[in-house]
Amino acid sequence: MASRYNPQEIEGKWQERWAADDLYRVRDDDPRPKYYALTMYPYTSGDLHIGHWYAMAPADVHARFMRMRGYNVLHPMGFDAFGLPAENAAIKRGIHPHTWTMQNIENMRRQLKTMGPCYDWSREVNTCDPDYYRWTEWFFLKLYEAGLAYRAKAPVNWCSTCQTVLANEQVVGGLCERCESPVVRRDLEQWFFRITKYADELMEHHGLDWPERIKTMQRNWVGKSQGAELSFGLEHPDVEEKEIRVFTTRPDTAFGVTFMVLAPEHPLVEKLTVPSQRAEVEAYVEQARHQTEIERLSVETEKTGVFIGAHCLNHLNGEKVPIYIADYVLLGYGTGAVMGVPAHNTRDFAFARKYGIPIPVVIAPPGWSGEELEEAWTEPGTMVNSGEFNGLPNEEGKDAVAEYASRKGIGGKAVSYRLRDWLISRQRYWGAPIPMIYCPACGIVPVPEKDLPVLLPADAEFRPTGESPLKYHEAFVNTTCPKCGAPARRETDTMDTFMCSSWYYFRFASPRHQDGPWDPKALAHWLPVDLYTGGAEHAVMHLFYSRFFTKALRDMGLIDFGEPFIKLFNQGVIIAERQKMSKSRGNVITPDEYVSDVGADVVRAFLMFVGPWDQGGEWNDKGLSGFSRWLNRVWNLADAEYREVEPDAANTRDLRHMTHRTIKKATEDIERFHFNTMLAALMEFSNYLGKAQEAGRAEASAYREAIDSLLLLLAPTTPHLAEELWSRLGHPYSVHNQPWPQYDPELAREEEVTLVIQVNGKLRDRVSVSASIPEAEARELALSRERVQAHLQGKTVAQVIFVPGRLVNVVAR
RNA sequence: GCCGAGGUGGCGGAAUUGGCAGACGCGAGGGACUUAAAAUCCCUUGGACCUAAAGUCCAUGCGGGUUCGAGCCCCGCCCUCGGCACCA
Repeated sequence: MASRYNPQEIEGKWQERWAADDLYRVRDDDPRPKYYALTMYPYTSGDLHIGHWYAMAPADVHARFMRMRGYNVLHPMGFDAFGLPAENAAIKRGIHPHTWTMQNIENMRRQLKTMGPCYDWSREVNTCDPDYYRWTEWFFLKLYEAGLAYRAKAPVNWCSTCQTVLANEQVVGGLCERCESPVVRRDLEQWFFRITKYADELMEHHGLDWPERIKTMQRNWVGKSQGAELSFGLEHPDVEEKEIRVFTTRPDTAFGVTFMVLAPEHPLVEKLTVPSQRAEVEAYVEQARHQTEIERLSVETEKTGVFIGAHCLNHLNGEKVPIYIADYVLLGYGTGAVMGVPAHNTRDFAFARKYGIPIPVVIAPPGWSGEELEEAWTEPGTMVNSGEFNGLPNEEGKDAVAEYASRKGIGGKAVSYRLRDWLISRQRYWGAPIPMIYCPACGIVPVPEKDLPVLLPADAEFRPTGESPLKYHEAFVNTTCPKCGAPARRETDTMDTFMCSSWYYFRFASPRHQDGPWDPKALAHWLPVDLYTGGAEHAVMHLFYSRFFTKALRDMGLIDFGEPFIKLFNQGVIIAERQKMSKSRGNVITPDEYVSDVGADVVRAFLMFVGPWDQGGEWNDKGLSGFSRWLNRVWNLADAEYREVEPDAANTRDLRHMTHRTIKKATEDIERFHFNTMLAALMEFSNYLGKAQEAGRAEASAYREAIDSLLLLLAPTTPHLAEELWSRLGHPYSVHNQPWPQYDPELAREEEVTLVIQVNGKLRDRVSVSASIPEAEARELALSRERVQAHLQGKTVAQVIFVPGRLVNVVAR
């Protein structure tokens, strides 16, 4: 052998050459059809880990494949740079979030480059760059102008010891992760985006090539339910409100309401609670403030509640209904009030039993004769004890009662959504400032566009026990009202980082554009994204927000499309120590060591081989050596001299068949992101080539065709190895500018197949036949086989099933 | 708890979507080469019965069902992973 495969030697060399030649620079005016292949950009956590490579390497392979197929592929990369961990690092280690973030970007960019990706680095974006977040702020103003931003009270996790707002992640078992004191819910005025306005449209995915499971999750996230809103009367002289409104999917059961439940945080609770119940109610409210929503909604835990001593009126039957509070009712969902129908709802049944509330039947089960129920009846039945609706099938009753309520002015048909508006306020420093000013005279005043960006002050102090550092920064907070010029205060909350990631894919079209978030020409050229790949964990957050954002921009006339991502593919999760890899879980494994050990190409190929890309898997470096061995064999194969030894047509044809069959398989697999089986096919091919090379029975031209094809098929997966061998074979630079090989269907076709012969569904024999064997012939062949005959002893053939090119099943009794 | 996905040899996985279960790779065992090791190459490798060959039976988380035929479809369980609105 003339040389050895040495990844350390060739990988750096080619990376430098590609960079020097701008091989992956993408131009807007390129005449080839455009293809925007986007991979979710990473959060700047500090280290790129194997999970990132699992997301990015196969995506890079697909992008390279599309390049070879003749597309002008935009495959950009950037950094999601704002967020909580930077601020935590600042508090913990006294390093400024900006410094921390920029160091991390430096490191991660270096790590990304070792992967050998085809990113166009000239388009890199960074969301904490003022050139970027100035437009994040601008979009806030646009959403505000469009009436999609509003302020409302919303609860936050509050640690009274640290005097700070905690993220859900920072609350561990109801305690602050830092000081372990109990966390309470506290209401703050915060900014929301009216995502619910788009609820119906967000449930639809017309024209999108998305995985069914993600579409399902998004639809369930919106959680649209049809039903009715009903009003229950309040007659309390000191209380302004005259009704409690509830949403129900079961208006047909409204005559069976025997209690009303309010969320503990419901504003009416304070007003309605009678003195004798006050102590108990307050204790319960306090307790509920310490629970998470998941705890409150769990069906496992027993439902508890407290009677507040007040009643409301069921207008349908004129009965007085006691009012309770219970933690399973959430203020943010529906109207924050729920009617209790114990006879026909499992949860209400248990609640009524516990508190001795009557359980009148209003939907009679078939054959019911007036006895008490042992459990809630939630199936269809006939309406009883329901006034004029008696005798009606309950399914019809749903509409009938709703229409009746509408006529009487006590409700009507209604639709409810599980989806809540998007809360974007964060009481933190490291985020894009919300560009709003509070003026004592003019109220809420947006920062004029010409004054953007509202810059984060560099000299903020990160007090370990403070609120948002911006709140204490006098120079930041104090400003003048843009309207009246009087002294005013700035908003000190910053934006949710999902706001930054809702538009970064627009920015990649023209990342250095100064006069707007994008250059309209570039945007029109590149958007929408043709292929978006990333983790399925983003199904209902980032992907959902981005769709909302795009639709909102469309309605403002800023863009002319309503969906950002045409095709979506979600890779699975790489598991380490039984969990998703992430810095906060402390189980990250970085690729650096592996890269310096066995080379990036080996790691890329190995990650693609661990299983179907959408399934993820457990990280285990055991199999890496197999890929070093394989790539070494490929190296030797391409490097070896081929000597013909009495070549003949049959062997030549066989070799060409293998070549074209492999091209076909690899092409189909890579199109479907079935990288693992593509690599299995390439391994089989190279194993075959090893034998063919040794035998020398095929013509040299066929062998050369095979080796060239192998390198071209490998080019996306192992870009450095393919480039090196391509050049060693004397081909022109670069392999990455070559067209993807085409297969000849005639050569790829299988001529012979193994016909499986079964008796009563059990395999009894197999025989090699022409792939196009006709049914009569296959049937005759099967019945004539000795092994088949042996199993037919004493039986008569009832039926013979023939699957063309596959099997014959003899059914005998 | 709710929503979504998954469970196949010692391990990762394959199976053209109802038609040969275990491709390909790892690991393991045996052998060749070598003074030896590494590297490389060759053979074997789901289980049981059988001296072997041949063959038969069992086997895709568990229990049922549909079908000529089920890893794949249906019903009921169990377990694992992701998300659940302030990690991103």
